Amino acid sequence: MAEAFIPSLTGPRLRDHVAAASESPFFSDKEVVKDADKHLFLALLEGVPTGYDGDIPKSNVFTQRADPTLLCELLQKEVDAGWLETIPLHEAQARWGSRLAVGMHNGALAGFSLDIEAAHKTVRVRDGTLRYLFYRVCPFGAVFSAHWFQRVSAFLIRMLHPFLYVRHSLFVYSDDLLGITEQSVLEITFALVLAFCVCFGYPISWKKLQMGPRILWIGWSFDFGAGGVEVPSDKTSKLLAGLRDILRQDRVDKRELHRVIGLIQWILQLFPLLKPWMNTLYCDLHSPFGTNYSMDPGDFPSIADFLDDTLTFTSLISGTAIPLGSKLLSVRHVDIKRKRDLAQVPLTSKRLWLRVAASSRRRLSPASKQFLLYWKHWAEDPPLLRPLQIPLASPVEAAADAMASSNKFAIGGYVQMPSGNLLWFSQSWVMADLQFTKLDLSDDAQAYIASFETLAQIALLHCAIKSWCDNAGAESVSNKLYTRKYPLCIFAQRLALFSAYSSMSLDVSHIPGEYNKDADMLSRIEDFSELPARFPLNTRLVLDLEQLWFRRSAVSLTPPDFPLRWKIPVNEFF
DNA sequence: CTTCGGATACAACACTCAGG
DNA sequence: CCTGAGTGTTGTATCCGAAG
Repeated sequence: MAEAFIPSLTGPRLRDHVAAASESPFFSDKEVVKDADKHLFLALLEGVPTGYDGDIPKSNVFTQRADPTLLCELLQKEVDAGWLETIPLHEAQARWGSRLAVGMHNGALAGFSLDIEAAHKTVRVRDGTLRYLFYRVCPFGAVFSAHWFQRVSAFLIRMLHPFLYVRHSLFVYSDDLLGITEQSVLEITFALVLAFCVCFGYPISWKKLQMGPRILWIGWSFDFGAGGVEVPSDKTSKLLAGLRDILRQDRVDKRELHRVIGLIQWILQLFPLLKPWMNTLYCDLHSPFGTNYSMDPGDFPSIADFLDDTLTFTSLISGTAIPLGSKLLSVRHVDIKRKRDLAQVPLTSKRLWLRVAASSRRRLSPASKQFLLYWKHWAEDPPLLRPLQIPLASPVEAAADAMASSNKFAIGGYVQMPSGNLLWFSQSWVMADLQFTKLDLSDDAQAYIASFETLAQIALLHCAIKSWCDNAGAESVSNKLYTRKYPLCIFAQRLALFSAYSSMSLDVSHIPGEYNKDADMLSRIEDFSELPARFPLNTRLVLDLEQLWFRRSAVSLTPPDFPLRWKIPVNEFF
């Protein structure tokens, strides 16, 4: 049957059948599904084994793949014989233009999605294999349930691919199926999928069907028309509500803060480069603010009885207002880390003061507040579309470096495009120029050299935007941006923000000194007349510190004195 | 330094219980 | 009587802090 779905295979057979004007049916009774997972249907008919006795048969899906080394060898043979050649995509596009089939699609894309009703429970469990549970079907949660349902949906996908034949993509997450096709064949494709599901007895949750350019799938809003994915509005408003609660007062409930952090963490899956911003929130979450409580010195020796090993008050002490569940931080300015530290507290006849951490309330730092305020703006703005296209590694050659001495710092670097275009920058400032950031830095520039290197990378992105926009590299850089070291974390945040909004990322790697010579030279040079010919003055990008910092796109007016009737919008936070 | 546990968020669904 | 909130199960992700 699966074979019969593939027009290329059945084509000749069907033609012969028609030509012979045969009276016998085209499909014979013996024609069954030919699929790698040959145990699947037998297991489904009998009831699936749960795996408690290691009795789950292999699906054979992953074992029949071609040997990758052999494949490479075969390919190499063809290349060596001159039958094949490797051409970069941009070169191929230049050579063949619109006749190139790779990466082309003719019309707008759209998607469809369906949901399988009580998905796991569609799989029957073999009798007698469950000793303690008496489910007759796979319940949600059991490991084998997920296994069997994945296997069933994988079968569906495998069968649908040859069946649909016309260009499409299919994705399945648990029981949610997502398909993408060109808009012109959307309805017919979806209808075929639904018919197929009915034939194979996949119960469909009819009320949850979706079709069109926008699909809500596994918590994200996909827009295939625009080629992007965004956070759905219900999550945005949920975030907004949470933020309003938190930003209303100085002190916030730990649970509430944690909830918002979790939600932001979820959203950040789309913008992983913004993750460095989370550090101040986590700092606040884990630093409970202390309150001082006084205590009669006579009660102090028995205080250990009221505490558990984590120094949390488990019972109320009469004569004090220490709330249950709060944690002891210090007594008489002696830090208490464990119970035996209590012996270090000097005993006098005076009333003593205990610093106690409120267990459930937190104070938001100014940095956290600013970050949350940013999210408020983010949630109020129209949703930010994240491109679905796989980022291309670009052949851009770029390097940046920084220099610092006494109260001066400088950055330099260049971006060399594949087209040969070159942009470079070389700019120096003094520490006082950074005053607008309100970072409260000392005048010793050398102390912040790592920060200036990050600034140089920001400039690099700025440079690249000026000349050419593209996605580059992986998200690996996001991990390197995790730092709590001040003020490096602030610079890293700036870089992250820049990167997230431009959909452009740097695969930052440390370049050995000799390759970095140019960048190093550009960061140190003072007299531009000594520049090598490689860096002509007319390709220099003049940078403005505030513009770099605030990610402001420089708006230029032509003619320069043109009277604007409105103010150029400026994001006051970032 | 690594591993684990305990938190949060999200995905799914069914059940219980309180309140209008 | 219906609705919404909360509970439980699995998986993914994140973080911190404790233990080895």
